[in-house]
Amino acid sequence: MNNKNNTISSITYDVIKRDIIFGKLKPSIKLKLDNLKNNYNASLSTIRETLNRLASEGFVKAEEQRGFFVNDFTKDDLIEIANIRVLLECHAITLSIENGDTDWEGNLVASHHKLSLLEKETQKDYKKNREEWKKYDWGFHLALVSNCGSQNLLNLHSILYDKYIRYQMAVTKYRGKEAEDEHKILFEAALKRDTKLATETLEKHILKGLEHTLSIFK
Amino acid sequence: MNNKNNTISSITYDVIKRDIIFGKLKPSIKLKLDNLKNNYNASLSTIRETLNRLASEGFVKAEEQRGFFVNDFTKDDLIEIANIRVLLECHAITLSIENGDTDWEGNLVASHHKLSLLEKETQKDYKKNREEWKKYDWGFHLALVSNCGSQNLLNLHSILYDKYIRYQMAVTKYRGKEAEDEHKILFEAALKRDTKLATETLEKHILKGLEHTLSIFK
DNA sequence: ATAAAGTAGAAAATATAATATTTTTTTAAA
DNA sequence: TTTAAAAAAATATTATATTTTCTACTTTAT
Repeated sequence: MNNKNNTISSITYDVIKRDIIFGKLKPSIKLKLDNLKNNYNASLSTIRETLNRLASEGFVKAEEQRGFFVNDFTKDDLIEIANIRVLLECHAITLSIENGDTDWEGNLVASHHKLSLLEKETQKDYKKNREEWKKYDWGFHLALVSNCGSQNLLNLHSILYDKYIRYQMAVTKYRGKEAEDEHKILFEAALKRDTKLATETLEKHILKGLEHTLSIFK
Repeated sequence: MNNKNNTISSITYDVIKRDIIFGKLKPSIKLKLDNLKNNYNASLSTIRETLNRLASEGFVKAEEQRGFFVNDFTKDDLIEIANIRVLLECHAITLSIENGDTDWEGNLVASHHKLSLLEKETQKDYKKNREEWKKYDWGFHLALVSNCGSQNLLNLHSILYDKYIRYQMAVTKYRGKEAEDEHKILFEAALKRDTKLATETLEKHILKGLEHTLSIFK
């Protein structure tokens, strides 16, 4: 998730962020400092540091003198996030394909292979394999954009991906075959350096996922 | 800059961020906790909270167990930032024009008027009026995108604008007439709901500014 | 009787200071 | 140049004070 896990602060950050993304800390709930302090075995200052970071990334909402809350789920927020993800990821994949070298290709092949293997497992028991699936899905999408040459873009993209996926993790049903096919087309388009097909498929992939996830609000 | 200035924490955040943007805290320098504590009259914990926020926005670089540093100036970083700003702001202005109502128009007229008045002053003494100029330039660019309907997009855009402008604030020469003309064309295009002209002008505006700012690296 | 306004006490956030530990950096010696 | 000791600085916690917000209760007015 982050760089290295040397300090208590960075461990706490990783764990709380993960718990928000996977819904262990539910949307809208209040993050009482005293509770977190006990549950995550860190001091008040450390907890506050962590929450401030998460707040500026938009996973947590900080209300001055009222405390911290896990960011709400709202339909509009999800739609906004999906659209920004499309914008950033399509831009990044375009640059990535332009710059693509053999290392990039190799990494892409590997990450798609691992993802497609796991997708078979995931079909069987989504709830159990959600966390693993997210790791490999991210691995693939990161491989796609990793050659874009812009660290700033990669940083933004990674936050938007996590925000998007937090919503998806709240849906109990796996999207399945359809998403797997999109991954395959996307993969092959990127290898063939077909930017147009890649971006079109990627946009479709994200927006289909959005549609699927919108079921939370029905 | 931020919401309200109620807590020491948020005041400290605003002041340190401003000092980074306007170069009072210079690129690459180490932000020693003890110094900051004394210079900004806040406790260690408060300073650390602030720096963690600024680090996750990318104004400060946090190196685990080595401390915090003002983010470097590099040519590549500036180019990346400018390009992401183009991507986000052009997207946002397109949405904004689509949704544009009379309130938006009114606000746009007002902010462009105020900016163009100040631009005359700025010509005379850029160094003196830099801070004011930045305020009104931001006011105008914000007015342009404010109707895009996406809070997530506005949040991202505001950070990218500040990162872009930090570099520009380091250039002693004012870009002048050329930038003013671009503002005027942009303003009129937005009023006429001419999305194509608006986005083209905006892109040109940002990239010309980039070129001007790149002089730092020569 | 009911709704609004006020109030006291509890709970929680904010903020600092003192201090201990660990890591990094600097300085000096081999 | 390497190594060892000392200093500096970051990390982390705890205790504590202050302020603000929240909650439950009481008073007041319609």
